Amino acid sequence: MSDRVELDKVYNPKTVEGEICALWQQHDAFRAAPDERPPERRYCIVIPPPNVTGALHLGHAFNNTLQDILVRWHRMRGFNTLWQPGTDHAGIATQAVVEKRIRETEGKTRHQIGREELVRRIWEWKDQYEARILSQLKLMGCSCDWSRTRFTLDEGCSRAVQETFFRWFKAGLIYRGKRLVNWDTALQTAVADDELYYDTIKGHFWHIRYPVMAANVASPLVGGARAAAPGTRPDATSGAGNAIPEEPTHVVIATTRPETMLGDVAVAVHPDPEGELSRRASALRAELASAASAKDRAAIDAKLEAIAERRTSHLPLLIKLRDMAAAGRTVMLPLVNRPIPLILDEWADPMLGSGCVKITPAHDPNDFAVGERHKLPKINVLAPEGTVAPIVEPDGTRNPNSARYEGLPFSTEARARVVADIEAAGLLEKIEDREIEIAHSDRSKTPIEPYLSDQWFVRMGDLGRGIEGAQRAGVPRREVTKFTPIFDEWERERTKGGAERTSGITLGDGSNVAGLAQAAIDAVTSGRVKILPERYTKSYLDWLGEKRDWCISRQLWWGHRIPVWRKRLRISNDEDAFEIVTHGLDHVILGETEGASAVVVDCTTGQPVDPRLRRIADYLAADGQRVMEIDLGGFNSGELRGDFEFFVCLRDAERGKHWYELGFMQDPDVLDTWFSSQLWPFSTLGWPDPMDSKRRGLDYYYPTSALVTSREIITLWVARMVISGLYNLGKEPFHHVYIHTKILDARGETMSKSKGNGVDPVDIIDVYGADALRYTMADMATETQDARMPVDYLCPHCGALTPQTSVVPKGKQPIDVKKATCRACKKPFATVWADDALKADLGVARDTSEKFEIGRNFCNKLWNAARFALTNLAGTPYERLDVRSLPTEDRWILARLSQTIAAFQGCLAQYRFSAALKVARDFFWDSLCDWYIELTKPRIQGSGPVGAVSDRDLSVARPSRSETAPTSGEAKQVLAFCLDQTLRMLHPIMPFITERLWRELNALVPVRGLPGVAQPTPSELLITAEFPPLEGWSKLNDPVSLAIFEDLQTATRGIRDLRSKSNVPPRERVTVTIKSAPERVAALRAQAHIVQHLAGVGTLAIDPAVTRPKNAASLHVGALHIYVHEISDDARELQRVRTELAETEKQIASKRSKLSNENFVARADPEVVQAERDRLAELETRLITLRESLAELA
RNA sequence: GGGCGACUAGCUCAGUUGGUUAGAGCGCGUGGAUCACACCCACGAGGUCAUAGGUUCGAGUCCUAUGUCGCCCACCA
Repeated sequence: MSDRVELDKVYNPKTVEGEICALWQQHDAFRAAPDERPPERRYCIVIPPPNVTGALHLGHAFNNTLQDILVRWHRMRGFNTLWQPGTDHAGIATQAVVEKRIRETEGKTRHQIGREELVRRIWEWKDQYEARILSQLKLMGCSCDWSRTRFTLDEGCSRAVQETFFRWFKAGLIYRGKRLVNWDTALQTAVADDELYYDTIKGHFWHIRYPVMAANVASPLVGGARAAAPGTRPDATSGAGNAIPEEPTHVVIATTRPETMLGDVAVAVHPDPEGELSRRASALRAELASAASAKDRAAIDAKLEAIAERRTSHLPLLIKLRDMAAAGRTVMLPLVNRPIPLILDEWADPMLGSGCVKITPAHDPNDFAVGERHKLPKINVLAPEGTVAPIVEPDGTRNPNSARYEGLPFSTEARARVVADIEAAGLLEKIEDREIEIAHSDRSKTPIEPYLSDQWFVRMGDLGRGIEGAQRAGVPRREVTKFTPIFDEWERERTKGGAERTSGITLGDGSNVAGLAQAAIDAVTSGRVKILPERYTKSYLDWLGEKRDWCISRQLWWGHRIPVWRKRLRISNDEDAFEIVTHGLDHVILGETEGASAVVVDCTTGQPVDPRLRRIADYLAADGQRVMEIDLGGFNSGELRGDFEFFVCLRDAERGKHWYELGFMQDPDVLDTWFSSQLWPFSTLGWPDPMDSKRRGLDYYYPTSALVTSREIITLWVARMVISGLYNLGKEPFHHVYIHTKILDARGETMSKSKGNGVDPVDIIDVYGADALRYTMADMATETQDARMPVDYLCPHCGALTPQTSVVPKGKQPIDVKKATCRACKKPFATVWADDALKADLGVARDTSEKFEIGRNFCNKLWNAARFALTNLAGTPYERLDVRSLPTEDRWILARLSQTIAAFQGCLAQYRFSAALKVARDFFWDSLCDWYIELTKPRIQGSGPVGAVSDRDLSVARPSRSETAPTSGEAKQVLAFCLDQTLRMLHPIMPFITERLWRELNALVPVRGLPGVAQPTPSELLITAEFPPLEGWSKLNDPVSLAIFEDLQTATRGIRDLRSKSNVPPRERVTVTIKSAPERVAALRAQAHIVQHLAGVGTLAIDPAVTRPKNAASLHVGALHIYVHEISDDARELQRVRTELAETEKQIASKRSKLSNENFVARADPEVVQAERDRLAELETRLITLRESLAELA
């Protein structure tokens, strides 16, 4: 490297960033490998893997800047530091993006393209965007160990997924169940909840009469347990003896979706309507008593009145119906003529509608739950294409009456015909108008239908307790029953009785816990995982507390295929058929690994058969190969017959082909994206492969140190990582979860690509530089406040800015803005979201924001301060110096430095990035540049101490050289040290510029430090240099110098203020007299040359007792009274003094009254009281001076 | 419907157990081409801390209510 200092006048990030990037690469500076450092000296962060859906925006830039700050900081502090990078395959989102593109460009659906081809295309997309994302991260300076880059769908992650699925399957934590999915009838696919939007449309509430059947007619639909689920038994005493109305001929139900009645299987009534009303009333009265606002009271009163009204209008009938339901009575479902039972269930709300509710398990999540509780069949009436399906009654026969509806579009024509037929039958009681929120598919813009389908679930609740467990945890029934497992019966069998009984699950460390959710709850409540800011623990715990089972199957093609193979087999009394089953399976060769687990389901009941059948044995055959068979236990063909479905889960999906040969088909679905993301903290470290784990240091880096993410995925991702980490490895995956704020656009909306308000960080880097980007990001990282980021388009034609808000329309539905018009030159331009053709045609406007000027300006300031230092630091000596005898300004800046570093690290340790940055900025810009460098320029630039050459007219004697001897060498040594430490401190935030300047500093002043006080070890690269230590610099702390310097600053500012107000030309020297408290006079006099130099003072007198000079401008700041001679006139001053006198008297009065308040003196902290007294004394001194001035002037 | 957060200078935001005269950056005003930096320097003006009550010797800070905005979760026969 050259030893001459050649730095541009303005910092140019473009040249520096590329050069520094190459340098880090060349030194392999981001590489992490296990070594002998103990656990407390290791630091690991796994990146929240960005979706390969598209390029990164500023939200990602924010998230990753914060991580890199932590990573670089710890690396410099001597931690063995790993930042693990990678990307996420983001199942639904990515497939949707690619599908959409194919639809737009080729007009084809995925079904036309085919599974294999679609997946191939998505891999292409992934390759393209993964490359883009990684390059964006690198341009930002993220110091990830790129050699470890992973992808959630790569081979290692797939192994981790299979292993986890297998373990959970084997432990009974994964089951198959029915669930209502959001069905997009246009695209014929299930869509996720977050792909829905709601539209309010005008609809109707149809009240329909279902005829009551005679008492001797039973419904064929009634299942085993007539009397319903626990807790819903009718209260025998309630309502008895009341005047009961005559038995009704009809039950009235109300619905917004009359076409679903084709699938009704029951009508529910509350098991204790009177009790329920009473309970609600007393709850309301309690609320009323516990003091609410007038508005609330009115609302509660209204509710109470409604209940009272309901008691007379509906209650008698509901009680009657309750009794009829208890007696097993039946109603006739019109149109299809299906006798359906009246049942008792708390889902029926006596306050709503008629108080009775129709139950359609196949078309409503709540009804589904009711159906589960009462063992009702589910009659599907919806065909995948959105028409009425052929209706099959539970006994397997086609319903003869439904033919006239079959094939009709479900919610339009079928509805119309149902309503017309009901009306024709005279069963339509009334129609009400009603506004209804209807879910629409974001992708096809058509209304979605709930559609019953088979799904895989992970059991989150306490094992063997299921729904009841959740209820005991305080969650109301109607909130937890959405995903009722169909295997519940089997589960109860399995956990019933004696030695077979299992309780809870076993985690990776061998400990036992009630269930998966409970394990994750314990990790946080015990403090092993800390969520910061702490308030987010609430949403984490609340969500886990519900212990809702996790639906993990997705009807997609892009993702991890579910590692389950299935086959339907019929077993009859025929010995041969039975033999086929055993034979086929007996001869499956599994190879060396043990690794299959199976569930066998009885197709008629939908329930798994006796757990004995589930046992699988494998043994070594004579030829040494491992062979597996299903142990048929004590069964014989007489016991086992009918249709059965075998589900075999394989640990190693490669083995699937053996099962395929036996006619087993792999489940077509893929796993929820979060199933692979949840394994990220250890799958990236090599789990479950032992060799890979060793190579990547699983034992060394796991558990990781911190997770940095934003709040919307606390439940989806964070909680599940804790669960799988604990289950698979027995340790929580991280110690800290830092939840940062969000970057919003100028309107306060979340940035997202789909909204069109996202900003590519590379655009910002192009214009302002990566360090400027990072600086601004860190500056915005406050604890609670989401930060607004006004974004402008930079016109490619004229360079003017057009605010994004003027272009991107506000609305619920996302709109991609691909082109816009420049405000200034009126020419159109393309945005980053435009396609290539449009971009080429119109020119692309970059996104920018003036916010980043803050960062750019800081970079430039740092660059120039360093440039000044470097041009003057050649030949800086490295000699022993005694800090205590350095000039005040040197002692002051060193004290400030040590203060700053401690505060900076204190803030970072608490993830207070913005606060840390402010501390560093204030030190560098205010203390170091504006004061220290300005002050020491004469010393540094070789003209000797202040006052030695140029200040011929100073009347104050310079301090004696024996005391301070402010030599040039000392100043240079101090400046070199401060610059060195500042660069180290700022490096985590702005790595490129600091690394570049560090190289210059190294070349010019290879040895820096304060011998005997602070001696940093030399390093070629700043990225691996030692961070300024927290401890060991106590010698630099110097409260006395800090206090003296503060006085000097106050005096300097005061004089500048007075000069400015009186329009004194900058170069003109003024004569100043300062009155100060006697005990401070000596110290001030000794440093008077500083004030003289910085405030342009010729003669400076400092005295405890001075009289007001003629025509002086005066100012009282703190305990100082400053007079600048001959720059004002006495008349003007008189006016000013009078004003100030009045103000001072007011303040004194206020202080006196406070101090004469006995309560204050007695109760406030003594220090606070003393501070008030000091302040009063100061004011009183000021008052005396002011009065003297007044006397002199008057 | 439940939960969480925000409301402080024209704008974007700090303000850590309640305690001097509430801060910063940008913007604004005045002055400055001085040999590190005009992406700069010096100085200044700007605030009834959303509103109303309360607790306290003392409230931007704690409590209650109201309003506005945002986020998360649930739900709407």
